[in-house]
Amino acid sequence: MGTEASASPEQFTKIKGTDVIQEKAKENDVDKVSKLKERQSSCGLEVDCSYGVLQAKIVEGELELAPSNEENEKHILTLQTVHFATDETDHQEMSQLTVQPAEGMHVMVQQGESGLQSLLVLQQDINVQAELNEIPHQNLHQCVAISIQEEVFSLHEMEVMEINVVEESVEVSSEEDKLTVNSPLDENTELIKDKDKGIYGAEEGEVQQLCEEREFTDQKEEIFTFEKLREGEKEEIILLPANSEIEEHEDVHSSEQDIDEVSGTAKNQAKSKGMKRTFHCEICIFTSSRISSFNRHMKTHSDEKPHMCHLCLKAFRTVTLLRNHVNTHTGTRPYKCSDCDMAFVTSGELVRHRRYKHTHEKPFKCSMCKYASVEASKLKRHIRSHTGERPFHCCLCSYASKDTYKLKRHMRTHSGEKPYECYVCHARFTQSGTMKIHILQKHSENVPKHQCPHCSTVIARKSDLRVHLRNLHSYKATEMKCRYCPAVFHERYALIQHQKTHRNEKRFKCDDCNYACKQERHMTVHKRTHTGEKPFTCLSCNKCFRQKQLLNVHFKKYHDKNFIPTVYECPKCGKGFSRWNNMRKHSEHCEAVKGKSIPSAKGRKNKKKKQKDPKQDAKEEVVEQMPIEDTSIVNIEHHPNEIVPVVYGMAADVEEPKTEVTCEMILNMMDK
DNA sequence: GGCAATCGCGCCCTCTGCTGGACTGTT
DNA sequence: AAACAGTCCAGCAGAGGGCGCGATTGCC
Repeated sequence: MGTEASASPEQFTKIKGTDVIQEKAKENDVDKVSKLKERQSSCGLEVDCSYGVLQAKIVEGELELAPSNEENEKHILTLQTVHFATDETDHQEMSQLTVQPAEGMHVMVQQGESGLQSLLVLQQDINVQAELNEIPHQNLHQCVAISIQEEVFSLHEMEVMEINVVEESVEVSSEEDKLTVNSPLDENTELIKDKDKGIYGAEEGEVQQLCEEREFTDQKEEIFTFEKLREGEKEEIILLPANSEIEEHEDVHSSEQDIDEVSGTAKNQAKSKGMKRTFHCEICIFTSSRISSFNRHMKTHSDEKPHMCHLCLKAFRTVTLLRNHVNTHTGTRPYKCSDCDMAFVTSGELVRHRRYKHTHEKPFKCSMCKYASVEASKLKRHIRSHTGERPFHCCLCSYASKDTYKLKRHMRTHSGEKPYECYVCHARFTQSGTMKIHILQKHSENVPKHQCPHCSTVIARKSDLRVHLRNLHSYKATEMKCRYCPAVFHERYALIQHQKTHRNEKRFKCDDCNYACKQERHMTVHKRTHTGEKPFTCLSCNKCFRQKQLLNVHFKKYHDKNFIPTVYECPKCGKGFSRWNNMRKHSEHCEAVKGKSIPSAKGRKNKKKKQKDPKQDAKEEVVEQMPIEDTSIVNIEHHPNEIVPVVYGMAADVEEPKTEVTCEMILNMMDK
């Protein structure tokens, strides 16, 4: 069944052509253009869509819109209505609204008979003329159909649709199959070719009449009328142009007059037909059923701001806006919260405050998770955490942020700005949170600590406790072997605790006698007593020794002329001893001089020790209290500075253990 | 035209978590 | 003394809460 071609291409209602916009962009002030850009960018198609040709890419059912590389072109979505009718259902009427972002792409909205189910088709590389006359089959497959529940969608609403594309890809595909792909192409073509019958039922004569009233001569500046059929109700949408007269401030009123005239014309006709009118702004997506609202709206496209603040000279469009503004100067807050002491300038602020603090009503819910927010902007910001969108780019590095504040905060890393200063030590920080932690940890008394649930470790910061848990208490798949025994562990903390049990045990046992020691090197020296090995030879007299230290003692005593032995005098009788132990032993029985105390070994040691922090002292205190188990090396290990370093000046070799024989030899030599 | 509701953007804040260098104790 | 490991600490970014304020719009 064929469809009559009823409308000429000129009759396709062109709300705003690219060329017109570009001209307007030149004529309008920068703010207007930028505002349009913002509106478009906020629709979510692409942030920079107004700067380049939007291109639709069909990637496995997903819709991707990307700006082309063409620069310095301002492409703004244009709307075109296409009048056609299907022939399959005879008088079934369908509407097709084509949104043409650029030459390369079409966005069409098809509306079904019921008016409830619409179809948004994004089509690539079809120019207007081609679409109107003949659409190639292959291009149809490049279309993406988006199921729409409500009429013509605003660009803002398209943002939501874009998000839903991924989720509903299957459904969309089916819709596409049903409504687009499966439809005979020729039928579609015929539909579009149906030029004589506008699908909205607008008589061509009406449009022509309106055009004549406005002295519009061609499609560049038209008044476009189309109607929608919805459940028997006939609604007329009047698309009003925003010509240059409206945009010029002094012509606003005349423009409004024109609008009134136009609407009046339409109204009369509407009345005669029992239709409901809708006024549609050509500059933006605004529609209204009230002419007063429409007229007021048109003022938003002007710069008229007659109400000026006498305090800061800022101008406002309405008295209400001015009053609210002045209240910010005076501190007047008429809207007081009944549940707390907060007060606000506007009712909206109060409502929002109550939602945040008292009612906890969160109307904006994320469809992907359980997040809900009080404000739409917060939901929009949240959704970026799902999409990964980062619209705010750093101009100095590759960083991009999801909101403006994070970018601003990030910029401090480039500027070196540290706006937060510790009031105690005046240290500066880039973030307030960092400073807060600093003050808490460094300058507060009751510092909160984080106790490890698995061990006695207490860590100042929670994040560090997390590292502690990860390093020490997490299960490791690979076995960790004890370095002293065959035991294996999967938790590092358990391994360390186990290895500590090996710390004081005499793990090295002599095969030839009962000697045992904690260190292998001690065993090496000990075994020389069985083998008779004496690897250290005096270069002056060729005498051999089992230990290097013995050789050094020998050399200093018999071959070093500058050697001055240290003598420990008895405080009672003045008798000299080479060893403090011997002197003390003597002194306990010496009654020559009374009343003098003998300094403790610890006291003498501390005199030699460098000034250290209390923590260090406490640790050494613990060392001092450790039981001495290996008596053969007690003097060397626990009092190394008492004898060897001072007397012989060879501290590095002191740790070699002494056998019973050699120790006695040294002691005898020294005490002689 | 006034008012209330709503929207949108900006700003600032807090909490959270990760990272890497510095410091310190142990081996 | 050096290597290693654990802890401390500042830097930095992610996510979200809350408010300020101008602008717009529906309704009366």
